[in-house]
Amino acid sequence: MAEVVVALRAVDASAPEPGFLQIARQLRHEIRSGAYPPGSKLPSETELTRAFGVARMTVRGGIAELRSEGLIVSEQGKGVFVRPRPPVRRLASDRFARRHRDAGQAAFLAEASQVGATPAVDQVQVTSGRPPDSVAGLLGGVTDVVVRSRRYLLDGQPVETAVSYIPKAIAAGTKIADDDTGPGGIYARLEELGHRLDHFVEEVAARMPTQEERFRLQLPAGVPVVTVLRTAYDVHDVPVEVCDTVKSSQSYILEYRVDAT
Amino acid sequence: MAEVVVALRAVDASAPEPGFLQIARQLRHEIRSGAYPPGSKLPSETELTRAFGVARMTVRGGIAELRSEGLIVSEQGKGVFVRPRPPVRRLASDRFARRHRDAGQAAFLAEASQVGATPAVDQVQVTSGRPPDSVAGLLGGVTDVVVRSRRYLLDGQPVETAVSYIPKAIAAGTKIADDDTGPGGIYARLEELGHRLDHFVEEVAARMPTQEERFRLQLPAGVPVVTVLRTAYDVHDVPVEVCDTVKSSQSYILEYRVDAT
DNA sequence: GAGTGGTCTAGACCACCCC
DNA sequence: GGGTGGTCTAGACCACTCT
Repeated sequence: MAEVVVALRAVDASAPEPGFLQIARQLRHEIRSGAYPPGSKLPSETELTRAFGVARMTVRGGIAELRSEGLIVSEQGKGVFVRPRPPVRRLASDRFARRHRDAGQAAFLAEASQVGATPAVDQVQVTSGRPPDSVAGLLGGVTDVVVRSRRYLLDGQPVETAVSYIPKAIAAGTKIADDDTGPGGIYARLEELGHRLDHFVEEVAARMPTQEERFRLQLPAGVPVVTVLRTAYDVHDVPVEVCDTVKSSQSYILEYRVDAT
Repeated sequence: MAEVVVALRAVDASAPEPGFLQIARQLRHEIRSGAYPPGSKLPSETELTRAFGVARMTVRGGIAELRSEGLIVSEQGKGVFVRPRPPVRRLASDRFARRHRDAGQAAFLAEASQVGATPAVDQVQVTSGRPPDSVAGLLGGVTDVVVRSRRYLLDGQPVETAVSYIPKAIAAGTKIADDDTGPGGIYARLEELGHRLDHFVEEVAARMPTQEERFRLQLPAGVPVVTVLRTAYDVHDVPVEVCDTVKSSQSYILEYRVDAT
């Protein structure tokens, strides 16, 4: 492997900008300019300490800054690396089209097969109880629901968690309350039960993950999550399901079509 | 002001969990449980040093952790505060409906007036040149564009930046290339020019902001941005504009309607 | 002036990885 | 074993805010 040689200027202690930010700025610039491409290793803290002429804790301050920006990841015993960009899934606005359900594919599986990745679902939990108030509101005040929780993986990497809430009046005693919902997923079952789907409303937002989400999605520091709260309506405009998903922002671009009329 | 009294356990140096994470976990729990409501002040670093029985730098490690999670904000000379939740704008999926343009309101103004906030636009820059490759691709290979850059504010707080790219063949010599596009904004002008709009495609993603974005949107640490790349198509399916927006994730929930058919 | 957070030092010991 | 990052200490000085 060729050595990466980069000119780093010593920190100017008399400058108004703090030293650790000067360090972050210089390293950020080198990363952006391509001197350190994704996946490559930065100089060790010891080397940076020498190059910048500061104490190790100051170097670590600069590194912490870039880590919180999501630019780099640290690996104990190995080094600090420019964060490689994982493959991105593009969620098309037709991903809930009926033709996918009719083909026996739940939305997640349909998308995965399009990009040639191996999809998987684990941590499936089915319970029943009372939904959060916000969900109950979307369901028109229903407080008795079946709760389906699961995690989605692509090529073994967790990318998304999802919790579905379906009114018990609809789901009780059906495959929706089973661990395996069968081909086409929840939405195919709902249609079989006579709840012909008309449209979905998705509420999209972003935030930093909780500790638990960071663990479940195996997120490095500095990576936000995208949350999508989806409500499914049948042709009578009755909400039949709310699905609360948390996605790694590294793995997703959401695509929507909006009419101009 | 009543004193907030909270029981904090000293750090256990023999535990496998590092001290600064024990500190972060305890404080996070107190914040979540409501002991420290949004806007309230945490104990000073000196007090925390005493309560946890560790050096100040260890306390600061715990505080840095919560700051990177977006839970708290530090203010020099004043203290560390639980981050207050700013008002959220809900962007409805009909925000580009023609009736808003016909009423002489650009999308941003229409939304603001709905929530009773005072909208403003500043940092308007109009230039021309070559768009980024990704934008050129969306515009069908057009490389000669008018570039409109601006920043949106609500009640004086910046919430969003936007850069529009319009093919020069369409925009040159029109009000679209003026600083003030007039009532109804770019889209109203495009329709007057005969480019009747049919639909938009939006690509939504999230990431941590760059330094410059943090400054322009006045974002505290630990707050991601939501990016929306919108392409406007006319009734002949010709792309007539691409708009690249960067929004504070604190300020937005995006709402989309997706058909099930 | 007293109290707050912001920055920085010069060490130390540890856990982990690779040779 | 040698190099890496992870954690921690006990001080120091500074900039800022409030009274």
